[in-house]
Amino acid sequence: MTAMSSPETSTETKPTAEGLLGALRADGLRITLARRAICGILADSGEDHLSAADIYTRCLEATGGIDRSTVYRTLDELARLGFLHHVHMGHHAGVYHLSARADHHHLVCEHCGTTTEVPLERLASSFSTLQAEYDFVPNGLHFAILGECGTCRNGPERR
Amino acid sequence: MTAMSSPETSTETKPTAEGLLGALRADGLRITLARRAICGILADSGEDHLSAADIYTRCLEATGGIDRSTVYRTLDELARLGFLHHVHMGHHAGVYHLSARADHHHLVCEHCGTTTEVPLERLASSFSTLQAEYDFVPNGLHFAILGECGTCRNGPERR
DNA sequence: CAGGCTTTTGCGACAGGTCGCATTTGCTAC
DNA sequence: GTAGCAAATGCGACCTGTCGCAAAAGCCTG
Repeated sequence: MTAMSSPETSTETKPTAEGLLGALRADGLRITLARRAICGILADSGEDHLSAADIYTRCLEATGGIDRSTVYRTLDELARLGFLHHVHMGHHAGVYHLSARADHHHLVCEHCGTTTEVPLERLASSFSTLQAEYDFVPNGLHFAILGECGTCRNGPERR
Repeated sequence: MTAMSSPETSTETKPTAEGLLGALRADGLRITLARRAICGILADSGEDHLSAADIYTRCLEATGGIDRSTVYRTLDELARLGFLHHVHMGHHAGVYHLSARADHHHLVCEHCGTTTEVPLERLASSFSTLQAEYDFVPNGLHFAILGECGTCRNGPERR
């Protein structure tokens, strides 16, 4: 165990497994095998968008016997602490990524599944409209925007 | 909650069960007990946002023995023909509503679950940005916008 | 109105995700 | 070092949604 060493200053700081674990402990949560494995996987994967199934699979490899619900619960905990974002891509998916890289929306093509990232600022104006007129603060990071990409719209592959 | 938006779109006609069935038949699909029941339920419910489970339950009451997958398949068919929209509200839901009333986005509060409807025009500017800059045409009707409503943000009920 | 072909259905199974509950574990205090 | 308590885990069950497949319908033709 190391001393706390996670400066929240840099926007692109990638948390270490120890940092994540430390945050859990600081929140009064216990450090268990499952949590150790999951934090390690998250820290190693860096900036990938990991599906819960991916994380679960890697946990199994790492520990040999972790339950799906434990994985989900830990991921939830990390999301609650602000380290992860749970994003829903398309009709049925669900992807987690580290908050250090949660600076974008996702555009998902319903035809080909291609995902494009869009900086938050690009949608800021509409979002402030929602806030001003509806007193509603959107959490743009929690959902993907579905639609149709240019390739599918123009190409002969159209359904 | 604020008043609903202007009723300028009320010129939309609400499909009848016969109309829906006719469209199915016109598309080369067969008229079965299940489809008859589902179209009836949809037509009767009018402008409600029905969950697939709701529709399934009513089907059971109406016919006594329809399988879930049949309901989903029929709903899919209707959506493909443009009569229904399948909207994902929040993390796990899935709601269908008639296209005649599909003139709005949904704002869903992640804390209290309240749903607010927003006319399409309100988000048009950001959406045209996406189209212009990313060659991506969003299908705003297929997803809800998650966030936090004013009541939850200000009230003592905050989680 | 019966035959035959094709579409639908129902069933069973699966995938992703959630939840309640009894048991186990981590942590802390002694 | 260990006892005790609360927090996590694993398990089983459930829910929403999807899919393949054999059996059962619907529809068209003669």
